[in-house]
Parts: sequence; C-alpha cells; structure tokens
Amino acid sequence: MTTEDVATPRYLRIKNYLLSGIEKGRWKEGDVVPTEQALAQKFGVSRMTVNRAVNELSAEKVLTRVQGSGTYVAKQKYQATLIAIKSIADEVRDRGHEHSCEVHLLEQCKAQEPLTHQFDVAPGHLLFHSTIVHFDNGVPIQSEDRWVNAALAPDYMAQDFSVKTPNEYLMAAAPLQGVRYSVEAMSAPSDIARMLEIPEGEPCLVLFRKTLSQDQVASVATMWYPGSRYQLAGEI
Amino acid sequence: MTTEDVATPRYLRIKNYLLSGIEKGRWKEGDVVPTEQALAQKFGVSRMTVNRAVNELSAEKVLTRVQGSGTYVAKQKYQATLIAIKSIADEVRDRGHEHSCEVHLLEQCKAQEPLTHQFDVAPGHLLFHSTIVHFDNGVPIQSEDRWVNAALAPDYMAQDFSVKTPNEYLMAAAPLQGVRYSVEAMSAPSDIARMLEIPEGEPCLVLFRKTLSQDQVASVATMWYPGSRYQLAGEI
DNA sequence: GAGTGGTCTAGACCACAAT
DNA sequence: TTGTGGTCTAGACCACTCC
Repeated sequence: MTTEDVATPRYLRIKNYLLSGIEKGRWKEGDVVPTEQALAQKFGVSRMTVNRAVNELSAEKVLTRVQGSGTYVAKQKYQATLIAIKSIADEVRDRGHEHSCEVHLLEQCKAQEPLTHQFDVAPGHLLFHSTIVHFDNGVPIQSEDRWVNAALAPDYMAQDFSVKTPNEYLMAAAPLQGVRYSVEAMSAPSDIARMLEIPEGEPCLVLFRKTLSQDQVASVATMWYPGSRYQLAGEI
Repeated sequence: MTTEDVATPRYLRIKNYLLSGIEKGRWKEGDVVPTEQALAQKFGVSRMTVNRAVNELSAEKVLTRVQGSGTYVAKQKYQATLIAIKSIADEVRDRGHEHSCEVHLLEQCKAQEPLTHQFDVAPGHLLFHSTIVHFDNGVPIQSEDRWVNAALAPDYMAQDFSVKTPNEYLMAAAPLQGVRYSVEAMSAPSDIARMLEIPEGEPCLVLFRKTLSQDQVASVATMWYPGSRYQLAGEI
C-alpha cells in the first residue's frame, strides 16, 4: 500500500520529523506541535502510529502531552547528571573566570595494542592524540590526555582548541551516546606535576573517561586535576 | 465489555504483573517471560495492548526483546548513575569478597554551629555521629564519618553496623529523596592514615555526601578511600 | 459541544530466530 | 516451517480542556 516499507518505520519518521522541527526552531519550548489528527493526515498513517511516535517522545521528555489540550515541546533539561560531560571551559566561564589552554601535543597515529582494545578497532586504525592543559585565570586546573577516533571526528587535528575545547568539538562532531568514567586519586608523576605547576607527588583526581557515539568509541581521555584546586560535584 | 475501566489501564496492569514477577524472582535475569500471545490470552486483551506494555518495559531497560526469539529479563543495570547511593558492603560482596567493619565512634550530640548550617536545623537539634571503617577481606577501604538527623532515623544508635551499614539503615528508615556529593583528592591526615592503614600523606579520594529525605537533610557523611585501593566508576 | 489526547481492538503482513 | 516480535490499520469509546 505504501510507497516504501523496508526503510525506517513510519512512527520513526514522524519522531524524526518532530525532532528536527524542534532542533531547527520551528517549534520552541512550550509551543504546541501538530495534533495527532493532523500528523496522521500529513503522513497518511493511522492515528495509532502517530500516537506511538508522540508517546515515545513524551516518554523521552522531548514533548509534554496534556489530555484535552494538546502536545507541547518540553522544557530543556540538560545534563545535571554528571562529572562526565560538561566542558571545562564552560565551567570556568560559569565561575566568571577566564579560560585558556595550552596544547602540548597534537599528533595522529595508528592504533596499537592497548588502544586497539580501548577503541575496539583493528590495529592501524587512524587515531588522533592530544595533550592539553587548561587554565582558570592562568592557574592550571586540568591536564587532559586524549585519544580520538578519526573515523568519528575527522577534523580533530584542524581545530583551534583555544576557541573550542576537544570536548566541545567532539560533542558537536559526534552525537554523544554514552559515557563511561572512573575517578581515582593518585600522586602526580613528574610530567603531570610540571604541567599543572604543582609539587611532584601531590594528590590529584584522575578522571578516566570513554565516550561512545554511533556504537563506536569516540574518544578516550585521562584528565588530571590538582586535588588542591578542583573538586567534582553533582546532585541527583 | 470489560469489568472495570476506570481503574488502571490494562497495559499498566500488564507492566505491573511483569515487574512484580521479576521482583519476586519468578523470572530472573536472562529468563524468558511469556510471549505477547500468552499475555494477551491471560489478560484477555489484544496483542497491541500487550505490545505496548512490553515495549515500554523494554524502553525502560527492564526487558530485552529479540525479534524471532522472545522477550527476556534484562541484565541488572543498577546505579549506573553514581557514586552516590550504593552500599559499600554490597559493593564488596558483589566482588565476591568479605565485608566487615569497625565502629570507632558512636555518639549522640546537639547540633552546633557548622552542623546546624549543614542540616538546616536549630542549635540543639539532636544528631547522631559515627565513625566507621569498612574492610574488604580485612583490608580497610573506606573510613566513614557520618552525622545523622535523629528526627529521621531515631534508631540509629541501636543499629548493629556489622549487619547493616549506616547507609543501608538510612535507606530503609528514610526514603531517599536526593543526594548531593562532591569528590576531591587529598592527602591522608594522620588519623585517617591510621584507620586506613596507609602512610600519612598518601592520596585519597574524599567523597562528601549529603542525603535528603522528606525535604530535610537526613545525613552528612565524609568518606575517605585510599587512592591506591579504590576507584569510583559509572556510566551514562 | 468541539477538539484534544488516552486507551483499546481484531485483525494483518513482515522480518527474523530456532528447528 | 513455526513461532516470535515489529509494525500498522481503521475504526471505537472515553476523559479531559477550552470555548
């Protein structure tokens, strides 16, 4: 009956239609989106199919439905959750301070043993590698050593990280699917101590983070924070 | 047609049926749950209704569906989120190790300056105070210094913490509403070092946690973990 | 009362897994 | 080949909001 069936299911096409409409600003927070009726007509599907699409978006907190009234674009929520995503530059700026950074290393290389395993790619797969130190009002607060999957972020080497941090670039380049992280406390080895301008052996928070995108590992990063100058916090 | 319509929707009844079955252990991780057909018959509803129930549980990651095969109870996810809630005793036991603990201090006292502010109570409000060290196979992995709001956990002093950790008792006594936490890295002062059996000055993870219940502060805890023996991890 | 979402049905065809 | 889930329909009745 329909023109093409094998492709994406219709309820997904409707979800995508609504999502992209929201993304493009056609409907903004609090706006009413078309009724089930209207969407059913527009897409030539039954109301149940539209209902599924809209209900799922509602479960995902993209839309809010009010019986008898209509369906609205939900308020933004944003990542209260964690350690994991926020950009260090934003954090510094939120505090009203000035962010800057120094690129110590930027190179590309072929994946070898420990990294092929981390990224779950074949040996020889192209990776980018960077080491960057971030400053808050000129005081070093984070040293970031990062490996990036070139397949997902091909322009990584061309970035100006003083404008957009690696994290910010990656968020834009490859939509974030998930994050794994761990935190531990370690003594600063000499190279880290030098970069962070702290005595060797000073306790540091070490955050190890792996980000996933499109079912692949997008990046693997190890971040050192001087214990005396930084603290991770959150709320549930 | 049906006996009662106003009550809970049928798809919800089916969800609850499956959820309670999983909770009671009728179906365990990896088990197959009844097919859509079977559930539709059992509840006397159409397959679409069952489909909705099961799909929603699947979206909530309680079930896993495999086309052509069946519907299974998903692997436990638990606490992907955080640092914040899990019982240290469970963590140790999950690892297959033996948990034990030593109570170094257990007292009650009246709230004074810094604590009245932390708890947002009047001076003189009754608080309990405990210091406990937790062991994994006899190796100290956490020192926990905790203040507890007596109004929310009146039996705190009577607990046997080797059976139920403070955290576990509090979770049971006062339903958790929210958590605030922060993590930092610090050098172990002498008293902490002694309790954790590590050299003074060794880097430690310090987790500060405040739990809320019934719109009040239920407890405030400071936990020290030897950096060499512990790591916080999570996933989103 | 008109319009919205909330729920439900009794079929149907398909893709996929197990056999 | 059989049984499972994945999707879809063209209706239906209800509860609710808003005019």
